[in-house]
Formats: sequence, structure tokens, C-alpha cells
Amino acid sequence: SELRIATKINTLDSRLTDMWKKGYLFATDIIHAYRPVNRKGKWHWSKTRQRFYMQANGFAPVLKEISYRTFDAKRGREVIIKQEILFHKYERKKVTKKVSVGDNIVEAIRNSDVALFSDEISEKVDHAPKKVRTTINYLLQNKKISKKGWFNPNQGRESWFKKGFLYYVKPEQYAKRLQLRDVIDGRKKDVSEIIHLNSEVQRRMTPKTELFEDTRSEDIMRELLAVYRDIERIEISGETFYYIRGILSSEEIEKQKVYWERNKSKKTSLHTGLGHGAEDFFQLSTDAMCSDGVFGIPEPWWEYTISQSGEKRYNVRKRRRDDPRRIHEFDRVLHCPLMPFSTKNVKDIILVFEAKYRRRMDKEYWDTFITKLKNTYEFGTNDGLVKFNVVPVVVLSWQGREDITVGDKKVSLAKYITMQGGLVLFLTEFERYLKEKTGQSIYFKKMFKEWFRGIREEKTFTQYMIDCLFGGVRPNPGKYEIKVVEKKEKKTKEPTTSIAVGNFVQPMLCQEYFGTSIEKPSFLEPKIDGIRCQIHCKDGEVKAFSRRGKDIKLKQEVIDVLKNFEAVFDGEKVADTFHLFDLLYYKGKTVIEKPYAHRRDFLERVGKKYFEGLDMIKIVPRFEVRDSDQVEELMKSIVKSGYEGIVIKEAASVYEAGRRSSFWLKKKPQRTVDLFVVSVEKDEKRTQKPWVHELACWDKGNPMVVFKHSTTEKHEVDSVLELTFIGLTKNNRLRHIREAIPRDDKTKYECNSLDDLKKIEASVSE
DNA sequence: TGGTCTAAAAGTCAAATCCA
DNA sequence: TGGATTTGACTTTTAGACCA
Repeated sequence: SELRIATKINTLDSRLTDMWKKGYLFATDIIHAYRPVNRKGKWHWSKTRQRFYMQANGFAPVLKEISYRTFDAKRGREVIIKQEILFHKYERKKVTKKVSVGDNIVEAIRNSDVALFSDEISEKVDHAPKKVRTTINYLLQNKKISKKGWFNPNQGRESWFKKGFLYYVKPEQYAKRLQLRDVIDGRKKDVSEIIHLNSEVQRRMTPKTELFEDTRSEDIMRELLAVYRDIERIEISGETFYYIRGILSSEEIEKQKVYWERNKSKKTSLHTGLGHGAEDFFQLSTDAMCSDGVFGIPEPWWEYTISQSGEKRYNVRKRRRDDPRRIHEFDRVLHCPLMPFSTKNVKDIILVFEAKYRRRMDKEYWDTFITKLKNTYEFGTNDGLVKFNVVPVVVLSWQGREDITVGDKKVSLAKYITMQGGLVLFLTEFERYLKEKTGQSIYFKKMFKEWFRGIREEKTFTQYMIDCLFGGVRPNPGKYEIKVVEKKEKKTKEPTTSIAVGNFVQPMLCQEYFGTSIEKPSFLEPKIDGIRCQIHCKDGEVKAFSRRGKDIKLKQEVIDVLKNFEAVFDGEKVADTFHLFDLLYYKGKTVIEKPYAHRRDFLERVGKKYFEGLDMIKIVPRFEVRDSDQVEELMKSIVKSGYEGIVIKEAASVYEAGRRSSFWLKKKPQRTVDLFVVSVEKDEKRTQKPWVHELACWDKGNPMVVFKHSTTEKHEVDSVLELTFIGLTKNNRLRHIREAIPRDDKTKYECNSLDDLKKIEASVSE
């Protein structure tokens, strides 16, 4: 451009190129720079390419400093760049296509026989794993490669292997990789290898009992069957066997089937079946006693969970104290609520049942049962004792001999258990009760054997018992049962007591305010819609952190104001303005343990002295509040003046760093609730024929329909919709909904409960 | 480990331009 | 008019921050 101005030649470009080509000039490679361009009357920065030229000086390239103007987008202003650059003679462009990381990855996968995990890919292409992962993502998006994990029936969706997803170009690669049997690790890998070896080398099916002794077998096998599709599962006389399809011939399988049917499975399966049957038997009897009113405790309830197949599962699993990843299983757990003083004061007596029919019930087994109880959070105390309200109950089928030595006496197992504070029930006691009730003689084992021989294919033993004993009607069907949802462990944090300037402190957070009455002296602040910001100042340095401790950039003007302080402020940043609402540290002292009112007074004094009249730094106003009516009033006016909502802070409260504390309560005016779809139907009567969705919230663990939502678009059952909440009618129906937003990120189990809705209603002002 | 989002760099394409 | 080069608009790819 300089030459063009100097020579006034318009067609300079091609002449220069020509001279360069002929060897009179040297030129640089193309430099990308921005220059101002006027387009349609508006100036803006446009990207250009430029070369620099110099007079040719022999043949060797020359290193020379150049300078040019461009626009620095990061800093947002014009800059002058100085750099040393090579001037060289003209060379015909070599058409060498650079191979990109993406191409490398696709090539690596294509050249591999089998599908690859991402870390294997990164090893092959020799790039950092993180770089490879982002590139893989890009390639997936553009459908240049595909990925696959395994379908996890447990969660009902695809999940990844322990090493991640498998990436491939051709589907055969995925199938071939699975045949290598190296995508699953640990115990599961061993199991799959045993099955494989037994099939291939010993040419036999593998019984489940050979693979597992504990209860985790179902999980492991579910995953293996889902991933390795060539593992076949077969049931022979109640026993489960596994083999690899395509390795054993059909004759071999038939032969072994006959063998197992004849020999082994009958006895074991009879005995395990008897065990489970006994559990059902005493449970049904107890239910019958409850409905007859002879059980003695008015409203006991069985603990249960819902299994994958949607059935109730009364075998209760509890997390172990010594290793929370593992569980203990208990046969039945019965809760007996007692109300000694009032219905509000409910005490729970928990009966934990262990039922044994024949198999291994001895002193040692009782001891392990008690150890199991001590070793769960629900039944054990922190000191590793059984909780006082937990009663271990053992259901036995036989009296037993007096073969246990206690001191100088010999006692029976039942006596031994009772001596230790346990409770022993005999199956015969249940049988006697049922005999009185039905008038016919009932023997559990006889009943089981009849079912086992005869009609076991058609119905379960439980149903058979219900038919025999209660004429097909289950006593107390689900009346006294409560589904137990596993609680998540709470993380405990060490409270912060002292603050070092420059070290980020986890900010204190608010809980929701539901319009509860205000009992202690409190203050109300407008809630500012910005970025949480913690400002540290000391020795002329000023630093600001976001809510998660990331650095926030500060303007020089702000730094100039704050640099002489030695303090830590808490506040909210909106655009370039800082709204301060708390003080955590001042002149060498941590003040978070001082009451809120003191901290605020101090902050306001500082604000008045140093920040008055500043646009950059402001102190958030506060109002004293005495009751909830006053809060409502203030809320209205504050929201009107454009704030997001309000925060109520207890005057005497300390600053609880990192906690979502109940000392600070926030409230926003508009509320939403999450409901899930229970049913979808097309309304044929209406002209537009919309889909009518029944939406429900939870009510004591059961879905309860609170709204019918009709739209032209269909939402699937169990999907979650977010509705704007205005109120509830007398029949617990939602009122006046404007729109429903699908929430794909939520599951129905995260939806609101009826109690939530009532609380929200109480807090929404009319 | 999985993923999303954004900015910027790198690359592509075809029209415009220039010259002989 | 043909070939070389420039140019601007556009697309593709990479880097890096952030999140669960």
C-alpha cells in the first residue's frame, strides 16, 4: 500500500508479483492482518492478506524486521506489530497438503481392525488425549466416525465402558472389538473369561453357582449379557447356566441339558425356593394378622424398593458402614411406628427379619447377622453398636438341639438368640395362626412341595399361597408399605474460621424463603442479578474472584479506589459496577464471626467514607423487617424497581463460608414447578385434536395428577415439563398455566412433590 | 472419563483483477 | 482471452475454558 501511494500505479499487485517472480524482489509469506474498511457507510475491521517486498539480495533469504498495524480482537484496539520475518525469492507453491489431527484420527481408526477407545487413539496419532477428545467430538458431530458404548438395561440407556466409548468407522470394527473381550475389566472380565474357557476348552455350560457366591451376580451378568451378545443364558430346573453361542454345538447343549435336569438342579433349587417361600409365608401371615387386628401394632409397614422389572422387592439392601460401595442384604424389614404421646411424636421400632429354612442357621450365622446390622448406617450407631430401636428377628423352621455352651449350661439356638436380645419366631406359629383363621390344617412345606411339583410354571409361589390361604385376595394389599428411597450422603465441610487476603473463600449461599414467619430481627436486601464477586485488597493489590473462585478482571479505576484497603468484600458485579453487601476481613482481622448487623454497619461506614458518589462501587441498601407481611410489601416495591428478588438476612448471624445457610433466605417472585407426564391421549372430540397430557407431582411416593395439559405437540410418558406456578385450587389442581417447557435434563424422580407445591403456593403473593 | 460452547486460526472457493 | 494472483466471504478445524 505504501508503494501504491508512492508510485500511483493502480495495478501494482501483479507487477510486484511479476518482479518477484523474475527475481528482482524478495517477498515475505502472506501476513494476515486487519485493516479498516468502509462498507455501506460504516467502518469496520476487515481481514486482509499482505506481503512485504524488498529488493532482491542474492539468493539467500533475508531476516528482517517489519512493522504493521492491525486490530487486536482480544484487547479490542488497534495495535502495531513488530516482528522479524523471512524475505525470500519466489518459489512455485508446493502443493503439500497438511494432514490434520482429525484426518490422522480417522485414518488411525480406519486402519485398525477393531474399534478403539479414545486413549488408544491418542496413543496411535501421538497427540495429547485432551486434544484428541475434542477432535473426536468434532468428527462425531460431522459423522466422520461413530461411537458406541453398551446398552445398560439397568438405566435404560446407553452407557460407556470403563475405558469410555468405542470409536469406529465400520460397524464390523465394533463387533470385532467385543470379540476380543477386553472392554470389561476386573471381576466381570474374569467371569466372562471363565464362561468362554469352559465353552471353548472344556466344552461345557457354566452353572451360575460356579461363578458367584454373593448377591451381586445379577448386576454383573446383566452387563455381560448386554455387552457380549454371544453369551447365552439358559434355565434348567431353576438353575441358571451360561455358554457362548456358536462354540457349543446344539447336540452338546442338549446332552448337558439332560444331564443337569436329571442330576443336580432339583435339590438345590428346591431348597433355595423353600427359603424364599418361607420369607413370603411369614410376611403374608403377618399381613393377615395386621388386617385381622391381632398383630398388636396398629400400622406397621414393610420396607421395599422397586426392582428393574417394576415389581416390589422386599429384600432390603443397606449400605455398609465399612465400605459404602458395598451393601448388606436383609430378608425383610418391618417398621412399627409407635405414637406414645401424640401422633406428631412418632417413634419407630424396626424389626429386621432373617428367615432360614433348614440351611445353615447356627450360632456363627447369628453372630454374622448381628455384625451385618452393626455395619449399616440405618441399623448401627456411630460406635458400631446395634441401634436401640432395632430388633433382630430370626424366623426358624425347627426347634434345634441344645448344643451351644453358655457358661456351664447348654442351650438351644433359639434360647441363645433370645439371651442376646433377639427375637425368635417359628414358622409353626404362623402355621397355627393360619389354621385357626382358615379352619384347615396348613403346612408350609407341604404347600410348597405341591406348588413345586404341580403348577409352578403358571404362577409364582406367593400368588399360589394367596389363592390357597386367602381366596386370592392379598391381605393388606400394600396398605402398610412404604417405598424407601436411598438417601445421598451429605458431605461435611470444615467451617472456615480465618481468612487470608488473596485466598478465595467459598461464598455463603442462600436457602429458599417460603414465607415463613420472621421471628428473629432480620434485614432485607434486594437480590442483585449479576455475578457473585469477592474482592480481596492488600498492599496495593486488588483481586476479584467469582462464585467458584475464578479470577474476575477489574478496571483500573476500581483498583485505584480499592488498592489502599486491607479488606475482603463480598458482593455482586453487574456490568462494571460492584454492589457490595458484606465484609469478611478488615485491617488484619477476620470478621466473619461477627454478627451480620455489625459487619453491615461497618461496611456502610466504610462506604460512606470512601465510595460515596462513585459509579463503580456501591453498597447494597438494606431494610429492617419484623414480620412476613412487611417482607411481602417490600418485595413488591423492590421487584417493581427492577431487582431480581430479595434476600432476608438474620441480624445476629455469622458468615457461614461455603454453606447454603438458613441465615440467608432468598425469594424470587415468579416460580416454576416440575411435573411429569403420566398419560398421553389424543382428544378426538376437539377440532384441533390436541394431545392431552396428565401431569403429576409426587404425593408420598405416588404420582398425583394435578394438571391436564393439552398441546399440539406430544410429550412422552415420564418426560418432565416445567410449568409456571400461579396457585392451587381447592382440589389440588394447578391454576392458570401459560406455557409448559419440556425439561429433557430432568427425570421424573426429580419432580416436585405436593408438599412443595403447597409451600410454593404459600410463598407466591397474589 | 464424558461433554458443550466460543473464538480464532487455517483452509477453501470463486469472483475479481491484472497483464501480456 | 488465458493464466496467475488477489481478495472477500465462507467453512472447517483447533484450542481452550468450562461443566458433570
